[in-house]
Amino acid sequence: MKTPKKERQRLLISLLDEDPFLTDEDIAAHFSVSVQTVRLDRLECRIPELRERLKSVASQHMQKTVKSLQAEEIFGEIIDVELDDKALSIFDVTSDHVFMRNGIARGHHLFAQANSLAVAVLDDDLALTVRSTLHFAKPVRAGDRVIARAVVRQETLKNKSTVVDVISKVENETVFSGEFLMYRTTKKGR
Amino acid sequence: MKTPKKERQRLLISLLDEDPFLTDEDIAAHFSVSVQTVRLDRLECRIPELRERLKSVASQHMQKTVKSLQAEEIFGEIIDVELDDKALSIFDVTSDHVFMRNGIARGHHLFAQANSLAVAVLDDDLALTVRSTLHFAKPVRAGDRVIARAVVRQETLKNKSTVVDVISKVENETVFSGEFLMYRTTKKGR
DNA sequence: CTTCAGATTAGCACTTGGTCATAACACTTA
DNA sequence: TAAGTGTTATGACCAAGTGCTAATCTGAAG
Repeated sequence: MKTPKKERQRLLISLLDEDPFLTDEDIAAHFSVSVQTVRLDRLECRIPELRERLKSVASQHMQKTVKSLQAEEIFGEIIDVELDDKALSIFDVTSDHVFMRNGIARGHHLFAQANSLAVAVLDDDLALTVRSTLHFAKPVRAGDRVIARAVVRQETLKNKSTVVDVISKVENETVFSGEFLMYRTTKKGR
Repeated sequence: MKTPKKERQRLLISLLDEDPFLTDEDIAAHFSVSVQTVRLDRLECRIPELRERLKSVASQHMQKTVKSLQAEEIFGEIIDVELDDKALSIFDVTSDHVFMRNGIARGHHLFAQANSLAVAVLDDDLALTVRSTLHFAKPVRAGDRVIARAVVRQETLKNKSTVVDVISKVENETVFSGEFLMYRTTKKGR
């Protein structure tokens, strides 16, 4: 008896966690026990067979793929746009967006929300950020809902540039503001 | 004959793309043909059987999971840091980072790389971006390797602020530059 | 109309990676 | 010695296939 049963089952769990692709035969070889023993172990630990394991891993993947296509978690969800005038977006901060050490949201998420919004409000084939100035006024934390408002400055500039001002608030308190100088190809038409 | 063979095979591909969990029997029912016909179609289109499909979906998932844990694709990889002095990071731009419409990288990725680097070079328990000014000098495209250099300005400021300058280049040409005013709690020691 | 090719369907043996039940050991412990 | 736990073996069966051969259907061309 190499490893006692209890220990072996503990190892079994972490083994399959790392590599769910192993057949019972593989596992049996790994622990130098019979295939039947592995089956019994799986039964006790309620670990499903190879195919079922792969099924669940695959379905997780499917769910994740759909989620990342929406990409809301990165940019914030744009909820209202009046082209060349103003726009609004919501971004829910989760633990994925914050520094572990202090629980404060990483700046680039706020920037991403604001910048995406500035691009969206212009809706040009080629709207690019040329220059911008940012103020991170107040730390944002997981659980906060950040509402960003973009306003297009109506002054006409030489060359093809436009300025978009974005202000982001949490519970009506400004946490971030930015001025985005955007380059565009098309004149503002409508 | 409901749908001609060619058409059916086209549909088969997109059907399994949406839902790889269908057995031949399911598919046969969906197209009202025999199971054998489905097998022949799969053979011609080189579509593997259910179990193999799930295997590959699952392994994709595994790869993605590992990848996202590294998170290099978001921040760029920090390759050299001299604390409170300077730091360097590399960020490989892929098709995931660009606008579909024009193939140009979204600004917030460049910002994220620079901002993360500015935080890393200070390595403070609480280093936060307070203010920053950015210049997007030249569009960046998929395939470009962006190298960002952060330099800490050695002037001492009142209160606990420090300025970090970041310049990002692609093939030795500046594509982005930013000035980051960072707030910190600890004095620069050493 | 016949004939012929391509598409479809069917049947059977075999494969993988299992489940389930049942039985036979081995080893310790009361 | 008997009981109990852990391990191994055996055989029947299942799902979802592959591979191969053979039969049938169908539409168009000669």
